[in-house]
Amino acid sequence: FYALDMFPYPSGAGLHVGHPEGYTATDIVSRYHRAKGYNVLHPMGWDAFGLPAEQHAIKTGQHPRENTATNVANFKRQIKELGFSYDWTREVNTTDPGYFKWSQWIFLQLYNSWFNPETNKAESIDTLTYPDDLTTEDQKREYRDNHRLAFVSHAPVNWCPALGTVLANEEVIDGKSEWGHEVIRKPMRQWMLRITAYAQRLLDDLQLVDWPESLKKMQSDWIGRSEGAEVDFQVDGLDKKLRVFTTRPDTLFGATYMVLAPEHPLVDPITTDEQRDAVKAYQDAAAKKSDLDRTDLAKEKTGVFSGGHAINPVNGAKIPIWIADYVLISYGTGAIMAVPGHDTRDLEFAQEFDLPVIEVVEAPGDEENIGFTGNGVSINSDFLNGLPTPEAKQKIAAWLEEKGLGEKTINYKIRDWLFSRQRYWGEPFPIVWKDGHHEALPESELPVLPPDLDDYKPTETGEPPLARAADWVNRPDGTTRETNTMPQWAGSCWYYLRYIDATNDASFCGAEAEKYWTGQTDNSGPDAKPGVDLYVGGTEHAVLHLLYSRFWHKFLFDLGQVSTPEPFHRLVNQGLILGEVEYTLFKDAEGDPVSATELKDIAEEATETGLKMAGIHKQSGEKLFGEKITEEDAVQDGNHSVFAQDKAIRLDARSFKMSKSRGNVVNPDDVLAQFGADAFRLYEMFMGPLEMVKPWTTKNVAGVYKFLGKVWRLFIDDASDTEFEQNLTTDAGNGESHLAAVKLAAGIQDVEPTKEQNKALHTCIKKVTEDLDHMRFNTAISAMMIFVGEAQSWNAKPASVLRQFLQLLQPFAPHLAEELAAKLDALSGKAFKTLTYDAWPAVDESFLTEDSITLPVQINGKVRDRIEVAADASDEDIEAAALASEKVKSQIEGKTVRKIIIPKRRLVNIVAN
RNA sequence: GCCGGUGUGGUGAAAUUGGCAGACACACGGGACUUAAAAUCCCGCGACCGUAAAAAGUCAUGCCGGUUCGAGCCCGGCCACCGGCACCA
Repeated sequence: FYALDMFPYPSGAGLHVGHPEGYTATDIVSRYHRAKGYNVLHPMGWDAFGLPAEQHAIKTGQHPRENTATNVANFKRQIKELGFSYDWTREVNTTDPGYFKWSQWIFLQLYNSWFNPETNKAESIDTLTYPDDLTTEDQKREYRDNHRLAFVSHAPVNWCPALGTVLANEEVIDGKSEWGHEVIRKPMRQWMLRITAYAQRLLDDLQLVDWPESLKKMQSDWIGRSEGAEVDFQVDGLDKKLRVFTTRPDTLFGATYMVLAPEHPLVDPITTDEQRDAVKAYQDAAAKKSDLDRTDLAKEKTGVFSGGHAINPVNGAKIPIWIADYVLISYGTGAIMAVPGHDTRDLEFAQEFDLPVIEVVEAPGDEENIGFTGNGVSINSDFLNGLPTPEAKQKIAAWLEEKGLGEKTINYKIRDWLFSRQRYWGEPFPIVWKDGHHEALPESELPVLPPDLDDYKPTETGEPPLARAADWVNRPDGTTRETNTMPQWAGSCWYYLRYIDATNDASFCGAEAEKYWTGQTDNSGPDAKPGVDLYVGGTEHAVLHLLYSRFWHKFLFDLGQVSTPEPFHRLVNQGLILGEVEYTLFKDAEGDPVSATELKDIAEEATETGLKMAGIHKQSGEKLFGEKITEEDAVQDGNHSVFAQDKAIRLDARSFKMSKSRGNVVNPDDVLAQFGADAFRLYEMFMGPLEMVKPWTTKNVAGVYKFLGKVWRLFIDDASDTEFEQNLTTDAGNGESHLAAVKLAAGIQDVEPTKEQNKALHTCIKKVTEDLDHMRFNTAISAMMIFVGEAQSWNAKPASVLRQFLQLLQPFAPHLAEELAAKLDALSGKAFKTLTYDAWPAVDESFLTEDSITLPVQINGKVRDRIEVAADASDEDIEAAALASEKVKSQIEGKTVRKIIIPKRRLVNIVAN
């Protein structure tokens, strides 16, 4: 059983409370599976290349390796303190040469492969066949280089001047970098990975995995498959064809103009002399716009007429060709046929520039035809008239193909992956340049180590920092090294495979080990699945790491290097932990706190009375006068009792994402110091379902801490406990030996459990086991709380029952559970057997059956009474018992009983009127 | 704008297949123990109505409607919040 966590970037700030949430979940699942007899792979490592370490290096001049090592040590300390059962012999660090040697090796495989569309698989570049008209070696080389899965591109890329590096599309958010710096488009020589070749497989294979639907959706949206047709329009007066992509070929009769992206190669030839200056100016302006500007101006359509015209192939109509930046060069063919009648953007543009609009689809119902973009029936479209949209699409596509005017095509939004960065702290490429051509270094030269530098700053020219190391760049054989480095994702793309065989220096991951842990083998457990069995992490990687990893994995699968098509079988997203709930105290204009009822009145009258207010009342939408207060203040404000008891104020109790600027970050070290690791683990699991977003409440940590105290007192003799605490206070350093002196409670004996005791235990075993199978940790904990509450009242406590309970507790609170188990075993005179490798208790259903059961009796769906019947009572017996109830009798008096329903003997419902 | 998720007491939340709404906790109130406090243990705790106290009753899972003997859960229509995508033709 392979239980995997998303490995952290070891930042200088240390662990935040979000990290241990997922880690605790996988640790519990790992411990549970060990107890069930599985061999469990549960590793941890460090995604340690990255920008913060590099910026620290720029500031201090210290090598990023040093700062990274410090941060890793701190993370490791914090993680170890939490008692996670990681196999540290498999620890990986993406910045170790022994690790990134294999990142570079995988890159070499990509470089030396191409994607064969016939087989739909990656193959060695040696199997590539060349078109007959390529005769010279140079031509063949160019053809070959253009087919590699790792290739060089000169296309415009996302350049971030502030960071001094380029970024992948997935890393640009709203036209800005993750850190909020502006990103502009700029043509540069870059390494790309051909992820687009895998678009369809990445989409299809989402069916193979057990992932949250929302996350699959995000990936499929990102891949962005759309079916449509490409259509050729003849350019009027020129021997050129203008090819467009459309998902609505059925609206071809409604195309009243065309639009080219400003970067489109046909812009120049079709522009007339009168329009040339205007077009040139528009192109220049568009080139200067950053992506942010382009999205900011999304509401206002801009464009310029080229002067040229095209011929609509279906009706010979001469339509004008415009240039506008709402058409993107990077999607489809970089040109569109505009159908303003049935496309929102085209309509806006047509209205802005007074272009004709034709209706060609009849909208269903009483909807307006113009502006209707859904499926309807074709009109004003000659041979398509009367056809519903899907059929019209089929017919026009067949017509276009027959006439050689176009064909059905599929387009994807996903772009090739920009894989180079102008940074120091990343894997150097195993590539050298010679006479303007790139060449792969042989495997024997791996790992390629980065040179030491005095200055890690990015250069203004966009040259990577590695270019400063002239000795390193210029090799004795006359070749020069590639000076870009790989992005942080390179290391995280395949780390889960390295854990499997972490110390192998002959292979990135041995085939045997890979099959054992992720493939199906004879000794796979009953619920083993191909790939990592369980992967837990946040949603922030939905389209970055998780897409890149799947791509690399599929590539390695094609090469026969891994045995499964998908890397992660089951994926669970932990929900974000927010900061403590914040309350707002509302005051009136005089500064007096207002009560909830007053609050409502004030909200209603706000505009008329002209009160000065701040904040928004959620329901009324009215503005309110407010100031931030703590929950304690709220409760103490008894006179106005606004906060503790009233709904209205709850609307204004909110929690926010933890952030330094808001000052609501919870440091795990502080929580551990106060409550210990077990309480911390337990709290993170008790706060709610793993997948849900939930606020942190330190008071509730005290709650589970109290529960652990109850468990302790259940086992431990009072007098020795008091002594233990006193000794700890006066002589804390000897905790271990004081602990050894603590005695078990006298009530704990090697005796046979009573029926009630067995029932309590097995109810708990059943609930905890079922909940763990479904990762419902919060309710498993409440089941254990119920057991402990009951066990507290027992005079004689059977050691066997308590030991089984400890086995249930162990995955959640291993420190306490193991300590108490050791004491129990000593009582029984047995050698201590660690809970970690002891068997999970089995449920004995016979203890759960009852002699009699209590059923609620409803009259017309409302519970009126409860009856007790024998466990094996028939429906007739139950019915009779229900009708015999005094309360039932008085309720149905004067009414006719229409029907009595006894579903699965869980309740009785009497229908009477 | 489109897509997804969520909405239940003062708070975090339970309710596993349509079958007793609020498990388990936090907070709060009361009590026991204590010189006192902390800790611990016990009791109460959705709202309304009612009562000396109870009992009984009514309402209640964002809002409006539907299906059903029965709806937090299913269906239709809305609202709010959170997240994702967003000129992708």
